[in-house]
Amino acid sequence: MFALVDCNNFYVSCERVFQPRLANVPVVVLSNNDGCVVSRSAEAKALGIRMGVPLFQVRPLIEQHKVQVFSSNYALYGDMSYRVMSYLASVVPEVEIYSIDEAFLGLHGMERYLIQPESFAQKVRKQVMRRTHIPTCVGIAPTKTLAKLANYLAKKTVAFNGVVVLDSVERQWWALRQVPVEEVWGVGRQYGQKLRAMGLNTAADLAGCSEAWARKHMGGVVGARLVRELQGKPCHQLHPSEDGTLARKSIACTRSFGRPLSKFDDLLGAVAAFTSRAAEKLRAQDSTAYIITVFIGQNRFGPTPPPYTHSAQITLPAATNSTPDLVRAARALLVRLWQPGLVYKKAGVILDGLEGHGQPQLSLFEQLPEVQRPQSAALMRKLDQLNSRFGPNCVRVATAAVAGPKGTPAPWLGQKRLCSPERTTSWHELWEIG
DNA sequence: TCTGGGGTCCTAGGACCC
DNA sequence: TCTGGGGTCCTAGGACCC
Repeated sequence: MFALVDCNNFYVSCERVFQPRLANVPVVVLSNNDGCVVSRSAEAKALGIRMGVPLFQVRPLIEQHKVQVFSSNYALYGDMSYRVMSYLASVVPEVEIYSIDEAFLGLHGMERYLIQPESFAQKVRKQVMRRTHIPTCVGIAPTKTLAKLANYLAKKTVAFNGVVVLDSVERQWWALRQVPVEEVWGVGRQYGQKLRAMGLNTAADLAGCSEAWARKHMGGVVGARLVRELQGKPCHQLHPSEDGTLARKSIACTRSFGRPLSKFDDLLGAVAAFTSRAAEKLRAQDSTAYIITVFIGQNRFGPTPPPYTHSAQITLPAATNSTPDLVRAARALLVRLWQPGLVYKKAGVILDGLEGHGQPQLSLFEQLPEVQRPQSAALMRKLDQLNSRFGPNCVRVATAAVAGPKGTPAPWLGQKRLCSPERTTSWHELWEIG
């Protein structure tokens, strides 16, 4: 059995923890650059504000109903997530952190302690609320896909009080009949439309299909597994998260710019800054990478015909996590991509081919000229320590522009006008009482 | 005027090898 | 006219997720 614990409207809930005035009023949190709505309180959903809608499209609605609007505050959300996950890890032996606001708990072998799965789930909800003030819902079922489905029903129907347990075949089929087919985990827009067109309207309709049918119409083994999981036959194992973090297989840093950019040096400033950030994330999970991709993109909503983005990739002679190495490679890629006269709106850096540290590898530095040889690991460790202690970008490579001349913001930096304080991660912004 | 960011897994097709 | 079969690796692209 799996339990899926999902935090309700997580970003909005995080904002509410430190601002009680936000309770029971419509609240939304925006994506980077204050572009789209990515988290909504129940009250905001009731106003018809859709997930992912561009802010400018709902501006009138927001003003009319005095919706409280926040830029995203990832320092706060990341820290609150860590607190929730740490508690969950203390309750069961195995937790898989699935995303910033969701975790699967492995209940295998715990059945003898779980005479009442409902009361176990209610205890978890109550404790998460007491310790973090974050509301959650819990779905319990024999497969991950059914646990997601149970969680969906727990969120949707107030009468269930935040918990749905599907521990019998009868309950599973009852639940499958309640859920529209596009709400099934793994059914997105494309398949949703296709299934509806074929007359399959509920999760139960899909669960009634054969594996062979799913293999043919829903992307091969992915579809076959999906149907099996709906039928209560587990195909997805629990992947327990070691040390309470997620080890990524690729690491990216991509951003839309605050304004369109054309000059090579402006693009380079952005790409170097993104590369530095990606390298920090890489070192934070103690990995190295040997494949780096850079892309730059024009305004995809503008008159430019597709493709809007161009990318280039290189395989490094050896895996590295050194910022100067990676920035040097990124710069070479940008030289290949940048075209004079074009107006760019976005850029990104993606690191692939991640390896854990301690695996044998050749040293890249042996192949570089003497002048380029950094003091490698020790230097990077020091850099990360300084930035952690004195604030992001306190120390950085010279090309990574985070500020323009005379303290103006770097030209690529976007909007973030409505950000709440870093209540839990910055000494300067701690909660003040009295 | 304004339109996010960061991930995963799978498939198909080409190059290449024995 | 005949002109194998199977395996691996790589890349591009699709679909999905939060």
